[in-house]
Amino acid sequence: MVMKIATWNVNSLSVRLPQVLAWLAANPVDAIGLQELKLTDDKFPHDAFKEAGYEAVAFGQKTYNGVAILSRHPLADVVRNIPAHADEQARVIIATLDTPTGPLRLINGYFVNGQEPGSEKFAYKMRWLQALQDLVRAEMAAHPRLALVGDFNVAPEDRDSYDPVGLRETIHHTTEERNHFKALLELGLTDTFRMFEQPEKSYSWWDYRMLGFQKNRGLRIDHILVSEALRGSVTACMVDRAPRKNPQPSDHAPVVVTLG
DNA sequence: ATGGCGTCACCCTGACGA
Repeated sequence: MVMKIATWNVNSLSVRLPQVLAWLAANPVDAIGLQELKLTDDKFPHDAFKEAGYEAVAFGQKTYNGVAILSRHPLADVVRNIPAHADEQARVIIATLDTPTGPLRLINGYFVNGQEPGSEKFAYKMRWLQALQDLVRAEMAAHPRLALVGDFNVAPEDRDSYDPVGLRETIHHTTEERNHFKALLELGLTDTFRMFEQPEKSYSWWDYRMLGFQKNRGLRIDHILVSEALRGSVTACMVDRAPRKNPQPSDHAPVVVTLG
């Protein structure tokens, strides 16, 4: 049984809802993690997604952040944010998908941006990443079939950046951020995108400014990681650049993993 | 060094993103 799981930072669900619905209609997935909803839960469009065949759990807030999981399979055991890490910002939602091949634990995160190394926001990013790592470790112990998806706001390697030299040790590129990404891999997670040969200069985000997308000046910061128990069934992972070409696009493109 | 683009909130300029 083939399953697909996706992640997409939509940069305002209110603005992007028509594009999300159109993309789901053209690209049916079993589940998708959305980030940067920028709306409160009372405004979450449950009905529109239900009509499209998706049950949803959302964790939003006004103006900033906000995450949701949409699924064609029943959702259970929902966790919002990192329980051990008090946070005003809605950045994590976790649920178990009851799939025909068994339960699948899905962690969807909108990782902290961090602004600039040395800033207070960067320090918050480091604390948040450590807390997330601890949470993922515990979740993996309880749920062998687990996927961690989202906007990680980390370009793990030089090849994940359009200008690794010019941007060395700047935000998304610092050794500290990359070490946190590696620590997630060391928990037993695999970056599914790198399981396969990919086009050169594959990115998932492009700046709105300076014709970033047209010039393919981007970063690969949206990721899908899976546990050992799922790794063997992964048959593909790709970035779908098509929605980035839409009028009024999100600055991020969806990433999709296929489990055979 | 800054702004460049887009979104949101609130009152039109500023915060924030990446």
